[in-house]
Amino acid sequence: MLKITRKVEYALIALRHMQHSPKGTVTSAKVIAKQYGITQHLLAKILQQMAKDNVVKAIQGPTGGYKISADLHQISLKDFFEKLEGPLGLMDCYSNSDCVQMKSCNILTPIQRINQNMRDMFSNTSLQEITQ
Amino acid sequence: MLKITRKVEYALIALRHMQHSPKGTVTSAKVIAKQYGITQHLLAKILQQMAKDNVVKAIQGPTGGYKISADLHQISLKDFFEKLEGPLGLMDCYSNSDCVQMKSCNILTPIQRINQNMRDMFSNTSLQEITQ
DNA sequence: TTATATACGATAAATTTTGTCGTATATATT
DNA sequence: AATATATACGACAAAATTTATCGTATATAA
Repeated sequence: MLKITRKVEYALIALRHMQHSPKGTVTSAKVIAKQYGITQHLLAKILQQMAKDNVVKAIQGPTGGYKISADLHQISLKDFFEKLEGPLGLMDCYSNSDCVQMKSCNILTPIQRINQNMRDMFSNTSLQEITQ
Repeated sequence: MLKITRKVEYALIALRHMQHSPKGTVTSAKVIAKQYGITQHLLAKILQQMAKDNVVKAIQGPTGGYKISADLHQISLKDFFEKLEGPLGLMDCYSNSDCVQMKSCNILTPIQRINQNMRDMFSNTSLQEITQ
């Protein structure tokens, strides 16, 4: 339980691959997909999302591909996860308050304390620490 | 993302409810389910599982129900989560090594470091801290 | 004996995740 | 200019997981 999704997993794999590629070069989704056994089309979409999020830059056309455009030291794992998958929290009610059991729920407060610990942990870890 | 399941959520709600009930009393699944808007049958199953795990004790028959039988100080959130939902980890490969991408995976080591941090956090939190 | 509780397996519904398809657009190369 | 190869992006389908339901059996207090 408490697993990251493949989407996040693929994103991290791609970033790490690019970070270990010669500086200034560009890597296509196809190359990364093939090397790690990932569906090309799916990986492409994830890279496109990261491009929108300004984590990578996309270069179109043949010889095109992606390269890292952000300083990965400056992006926390928490922010990165949330860009890709939305709010990070043990329960929805941390970010979304439309739970009908909201007022009867007896674990809201204690869970939010643990929640904050978890968020802090991912806030204090940079993307760089994964991809370096 | 990184949410606990409703199963775990219901389990925690039930435990907290029982912990705040008069000492020595027994609470039925029905009462808890009604109070918190949880499906009765589903909650019963979860309580049954906790009974197998020796977290609660079940008393059958009318006037029956459940009561906490373990010392919640002695059970870590990690252990509790794993009893209910299986291995706790950001990626499966922490506990299950049948991933075909195992040898090509480039984020295995860094992820496992973060993973260990997360497991440590839940290991260092007792169930009591949620239910008190 | 009856009513009410747990016990537990099978199965269905709902939701989320993961993967596929098709088409459009950009651009290096020939 | 034509072509090949890359990204862009929405719609859709398949798969997996989570959540809920149903049915029946058993225990036991009243």
